[in-house]
Amino acid sequence: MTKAGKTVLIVDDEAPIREMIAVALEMAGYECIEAASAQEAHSHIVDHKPDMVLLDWMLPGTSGVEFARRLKRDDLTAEMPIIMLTAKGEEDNKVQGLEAGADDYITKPFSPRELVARLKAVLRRATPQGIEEPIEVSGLMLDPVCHRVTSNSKPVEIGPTEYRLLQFFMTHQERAYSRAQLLDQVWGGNVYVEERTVDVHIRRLRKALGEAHEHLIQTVRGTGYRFSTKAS
Amino acid sequence: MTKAGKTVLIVDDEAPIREMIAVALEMAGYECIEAASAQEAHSHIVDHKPDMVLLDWMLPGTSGVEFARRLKRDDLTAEMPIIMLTAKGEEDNKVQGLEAGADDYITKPFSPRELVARLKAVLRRATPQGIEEPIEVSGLMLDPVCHRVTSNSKPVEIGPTEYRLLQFFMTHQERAYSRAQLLDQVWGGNVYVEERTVDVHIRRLRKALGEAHEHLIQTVRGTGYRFSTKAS
DNA sequence: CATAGTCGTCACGCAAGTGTCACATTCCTG
DNA sequence: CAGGAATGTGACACTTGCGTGACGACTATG
Repeated sequence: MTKAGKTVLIVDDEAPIREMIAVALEMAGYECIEAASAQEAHSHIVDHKPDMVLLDWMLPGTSGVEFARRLKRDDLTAEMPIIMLTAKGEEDNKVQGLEAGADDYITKPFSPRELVARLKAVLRRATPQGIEEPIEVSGLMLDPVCHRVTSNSKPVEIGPTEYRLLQFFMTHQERAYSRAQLLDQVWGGNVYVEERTVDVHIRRLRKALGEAHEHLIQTVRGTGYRFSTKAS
Repeated sequence: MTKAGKTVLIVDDEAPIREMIAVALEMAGYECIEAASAQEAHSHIVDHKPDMVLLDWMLPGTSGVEFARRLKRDDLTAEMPIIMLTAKGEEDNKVQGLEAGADDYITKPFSPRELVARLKAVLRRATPQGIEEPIEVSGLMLDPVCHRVTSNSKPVEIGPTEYRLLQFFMTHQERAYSRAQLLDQVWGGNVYVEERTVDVHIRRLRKALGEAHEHLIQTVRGTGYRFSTKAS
């Protein structure tokens, strides 16, 4: 896999909770750094440049909200996504937290699955650079900004799922993916659908691309599919 | 089925529930072992080395959580994925269970479909496919990531079995293998096929490789075959 | 409430892949 | 140089995997 696991900074004053979260995230393939306070968190941010921050609402000294505000004010860290952790029953804090600049919030207790899912979602949303640029392959163009696909300058009508599928393929060319991997990457891990469903969407995508480009999506028999410009 | 099914250990004190789960999993192609208690589970783990554990929250004697903790503490079993089964409405258990090291949770009642799907997901994550580098031998290249074979940069069309055969040969060069060994390594152990079948696939592989590279697969008369760059 | 669009699932059929056989060919041995 | 054993080779029936159209559930939209 080309993407080295993203780094997540966990800020919480309770060590067991930090540990618990760290274990869950590491199992999902993330790197974890832990911090018990805002000060500690800040120095870690400078040192390790994490890709995002998991921030507990309650912190000794500087509170989580305040810390989030500070991060968002600083240009260096303004782009860094933040997920806030709040205890149950402090629902009202949601508004305050989001106002402070948090990208999402999770109320304890939460399942590891939920945590990882939302973390993934936030990270996906918060990686604008690179994905913004249109991708073009032999006359087939996908423009993420306009959310539009054109085949030889003619618009291609596809549903959201086919769009994500195509985007994934175009950003991961030449490599063969199993149906399970595609479900993970395109459908998003925590959703449960039949593997053969992938086939149907491949079919729809090929149909939409038309004769001009359907050959770019190749069947790897017994394995899965592949997006490639080279002939199979 | 050619693919060796993973083995799942089901730990639950209620026999009907175990049975139900086992049926669902076996239909999905998994091997099942059942245990009614932590003790029984432990001996099964030692004996059968299952690929993962389905663990009921409530167990007589040693509870499920406790058992999970024990498994995670032992180096031998720390890597083994655990899915916890919890009764409905005990959401708080999630946190406790995660602390114990469970990889996922399923709350009863659940559909077989969901069970299988999540099980698959957990197993997938727990089996990180190593970084596979392309192998190249005098113009013949096999790229496991792209699942593609090229002979002097020209694509080679081969079926799944020939692909596995070639991959095995290229990762085990210069050594002679008997037909029985090849059946074990490439076909996967417990399948019964005629030894002469290997000959046929060797033939198909040679044909696919073409004159440029068919000589790499050498016949060792009275023994089997060998993949070698040196002339025989 | 009606309509259109999308999604996941299923059932059917075709085509690729697989294992086995029969026969041809090669190789070794006496 | 015969004869048998081991391997090469083409053909065949059977199995498996994938393409494909259809359908019901769901959602958003007017």
